[in-house]
Amino acid sequence: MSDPLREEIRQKIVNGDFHCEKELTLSIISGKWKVVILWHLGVEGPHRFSDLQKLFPKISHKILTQQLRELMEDGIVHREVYPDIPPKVEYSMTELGMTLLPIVEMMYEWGKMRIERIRGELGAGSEAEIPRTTYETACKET
Amino acid sequence: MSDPLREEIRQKIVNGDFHCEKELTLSIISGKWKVVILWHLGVEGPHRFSDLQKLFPKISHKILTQQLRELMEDGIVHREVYPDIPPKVEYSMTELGMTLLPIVEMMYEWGKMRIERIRGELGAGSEAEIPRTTYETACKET
DNA sequence: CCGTATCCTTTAGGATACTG
DNA sequence: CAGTATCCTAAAGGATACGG
Repeated sequence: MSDPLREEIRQKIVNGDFHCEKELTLSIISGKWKVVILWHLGVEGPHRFSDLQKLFPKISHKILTQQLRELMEDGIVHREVYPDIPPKVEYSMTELGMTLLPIVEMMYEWGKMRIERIRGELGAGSEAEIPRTTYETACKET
Repeated sequence: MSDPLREEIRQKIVNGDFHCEKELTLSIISGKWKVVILWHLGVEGPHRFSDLQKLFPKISHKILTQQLRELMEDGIVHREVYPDIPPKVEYSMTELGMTLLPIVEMMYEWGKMRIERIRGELGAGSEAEIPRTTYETACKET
């Protein structure tokens, strides 16, 4: 059971010596794929394990399982197993998880604004056309 | 010049193949001390290097410098050098940095709510008194 | 007082192969 | 289809010492 960061913060909380609550939030959403997983589960609804794999072609099997398990331990994501053959497992946001969604969405809005500004500066003189795609259609995370 | 994560994302942006803007935001604020630094600079105003050191007794000299430099590279923090003897350097939020503050504050509010709930559950049966302190007075980050 | 350079430790992330 | 176990790589975080 790794992820000592999350464990350290959990200890601080039970000991009552934790005063900096932002770190708790950060410890839950940091992880290379977590915010992106949360976005898909929160905005689009439940996903099967294999659906998530298709969304993130470059994530390894093990890492996806791991990030999901950590989100479950933090009470953010729910795992539902259906007694099917072949197996079917669905992941969804918990109520607590949904309370986190506004933060994820603000992060998206901020990032979008920032990228537009950066691209604006880059193309300022040359007026070079920078290929754009919309998030909704293109977000097969590289 | 380390921090390959930030570098990788910067490359994606200039190449136009970056569709998942949340990751940009995350790449800027992830770093063990960054949100906490941003909170202090944003809410309390400019701080000298040594002030920040006092706020975080457990951060090493080098790491503080490093996190500040990365925040500067991302345009979030401004560094002002005064020609004093001994040297005086002050760090403050840029305008862009201030646009990030609402996210930091939401992270704080969410973390606070979550900790209260966790503590409520812990003390539910025994009604044990868990020592509490207010953030404002106690945030000498361990 | 502030910053850099060097070296070291831990941990997050990933490739691959195997199981129900 | 979904998950575990083993092993490996890279990168973030840190201790320490030195320099302006």
